[in-house]
Amino acid sequence: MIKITMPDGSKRDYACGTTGMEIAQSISKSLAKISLAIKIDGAVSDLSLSIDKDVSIEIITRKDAEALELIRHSAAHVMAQAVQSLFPNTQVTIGPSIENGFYYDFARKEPFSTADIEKIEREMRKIIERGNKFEREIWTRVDAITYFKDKGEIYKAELIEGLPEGEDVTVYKQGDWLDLCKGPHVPSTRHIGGGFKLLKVAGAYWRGDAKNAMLTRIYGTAWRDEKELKAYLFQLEEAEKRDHRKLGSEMDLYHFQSEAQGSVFWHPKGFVIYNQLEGYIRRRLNSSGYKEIKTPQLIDNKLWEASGHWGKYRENMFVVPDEIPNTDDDAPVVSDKAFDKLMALKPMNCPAHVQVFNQGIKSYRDLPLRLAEFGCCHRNEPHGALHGLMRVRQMTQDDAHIFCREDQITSESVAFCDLVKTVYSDLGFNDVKIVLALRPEMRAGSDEVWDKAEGGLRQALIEAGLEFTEAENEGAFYGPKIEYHIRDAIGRSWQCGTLQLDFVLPERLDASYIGADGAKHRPVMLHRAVLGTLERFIGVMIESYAGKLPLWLAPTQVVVATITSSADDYAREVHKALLDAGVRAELDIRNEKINYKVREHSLAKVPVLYVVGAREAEEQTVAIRRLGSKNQSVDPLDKAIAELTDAIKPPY
RNA sequence: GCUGCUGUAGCUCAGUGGUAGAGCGCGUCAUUGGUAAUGACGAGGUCGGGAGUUCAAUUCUCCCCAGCAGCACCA
Repeated sequence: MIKITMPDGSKRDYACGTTGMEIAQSISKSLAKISLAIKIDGAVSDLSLSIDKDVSIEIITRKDAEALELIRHSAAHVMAQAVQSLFPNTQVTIGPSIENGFYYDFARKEPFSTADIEKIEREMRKIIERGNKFEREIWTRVDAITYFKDKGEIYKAELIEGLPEGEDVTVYKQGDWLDLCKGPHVPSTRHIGGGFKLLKVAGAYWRGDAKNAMLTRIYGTAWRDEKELKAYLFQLEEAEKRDHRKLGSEMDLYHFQSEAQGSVFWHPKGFVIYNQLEGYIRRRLNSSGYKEIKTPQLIDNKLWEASGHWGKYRENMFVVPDEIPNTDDDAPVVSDKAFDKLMALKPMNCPAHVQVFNQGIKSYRDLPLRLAEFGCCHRNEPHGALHGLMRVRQMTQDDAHIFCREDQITSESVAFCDLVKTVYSDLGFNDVKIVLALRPEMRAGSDEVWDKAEGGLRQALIEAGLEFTEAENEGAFYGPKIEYHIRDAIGRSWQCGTLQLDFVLPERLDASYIGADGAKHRPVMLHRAVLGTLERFIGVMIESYAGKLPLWLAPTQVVVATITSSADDYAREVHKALLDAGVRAELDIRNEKINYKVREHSLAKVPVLYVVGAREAEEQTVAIRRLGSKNQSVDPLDKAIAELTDAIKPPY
């Protein structure tokens, strides 16, 4: 007999070898019906697994959080089965569950079409209807390799060959189809239910390596039932409406065009946001002990060679021959020698900031020296990576480099974490993911230095009272980093703020200061950006606010709209008074009905509307309508403007 | 960069082997109205670029460019 501890702490005796399903049945038949899996000592397992020792268990049903992953992973297996029964010349590879769904990667010469996707989904429903059990089997590694090789499944065989020798593998069988898999799964295909949908086909590299073959990946989403699926699909649609690329053109903020691929043409309205944000950050930095500088865009290669960028980062750099182009139509634009003397557009500001630091002799008393720049950088990003404002080729970082002593790293890092916290909260971002990226395989510096650097950043995060996760191998080659990630409307995560410790660049560019001991020392460099880039951050903000930006950032803060032309003169007075008060106001005295004007400015997301007609002109008032509200209030003009000028103040 | 899809008016899209259409927007005129679309008329397109097949290509084929989704990349 074995003792099974239930979630409520009670213990029951069962025969050795009892399965989870039997336990569920012993509790109640109705529980057994809705059970999907069992948690044994905290680990999710199949209901069919026999238990042969004392454990504590928890039955997992559709309602539980763990259910979704089981359903999704099982749906991936069913999709693979469906694909292989419809397209027998297809090899399977891997198919995990992911956030909101699942995918499976297939190796096939022909890509899948949209029509194929529909066919596959119909086939999946048939398999689910059949309700075959998911049966777990344990095979020897060698048997598994032989089996998959015989079937022509070279990818699966390769996967198993990568497993430790002598270790058995598990396979899951549903009907006559099987797949190598750790499990667990729901009891039968029927338990997947109908709350799933295949979404899209895409390419993905085998084992996530661009050097490998490109496989065909099919993505699906799966939920507990049709209702949850519907809700998710609706949410996707809603999210698309707040895509910054859509809102950017609807709101006339900026545009892109192919002649300047990946670089923003800011329109007047968009540039208001840009300038407001920059001004806000500048004020924050000024009061946090930073000194603002401006450094060159185009810099001789020699500096990039010295900094190491030419070696490690060249493929992302734009180079320019420093030669006068030939004006003769028949001759080449530049000579062969042009490539002997190249300049490059800066992809980052750090080497330039070290040049400023290196001017004159620095004393330990000068440290920490915090040099800030709204630095315009160019990076030749892979074209497939470009994405609206989020990933551009010309960007402006709210960059700064802090030159300090080793013993100042922690206090400077804490100060930075506090600054980020303040700024993000001012800007309305509370859901920020913080990652501490640790040493990568390829790195400069000794382990001792890395221990110190990682420890310093970790301590800073703890002292600043921040929650964070750690990511192995994700650091820069010159030092560990703290990354601040914010999600966009469709759930993609973008790195915005960052703090990076660098022991390497001061060495390479020979930065030094004179210590209290009168000897030369190397400063440590902290690379840091609060917003990351203005472009990306504005993109994230547009999506986060769905275009309805806070008053201080709104391109147009108020529109004065007339009801009849008899109020035109008064409207002009109101408009002028607003401009004089420093409000970004526009005047709408067009010959249109007030309904039309209200609708248009509401759709344009103008936060405040002042409506004036004969009555308001007579009484020197304005009828105020705030965006999103159906009501309006009538206030004396002076009072309205006083309240508005107060409301449009930036957070700092 | 890789795989796939897409590219028609300022925007959203329909359509066809015989050189094009809608709605919105824009312009003109009429209308002076009280909080999410007043009406009429009009202008506007080398159908992403190049080549090929054809009597004839926006439509079919190929190449290029750009955009989108995903992957890879992201100092």
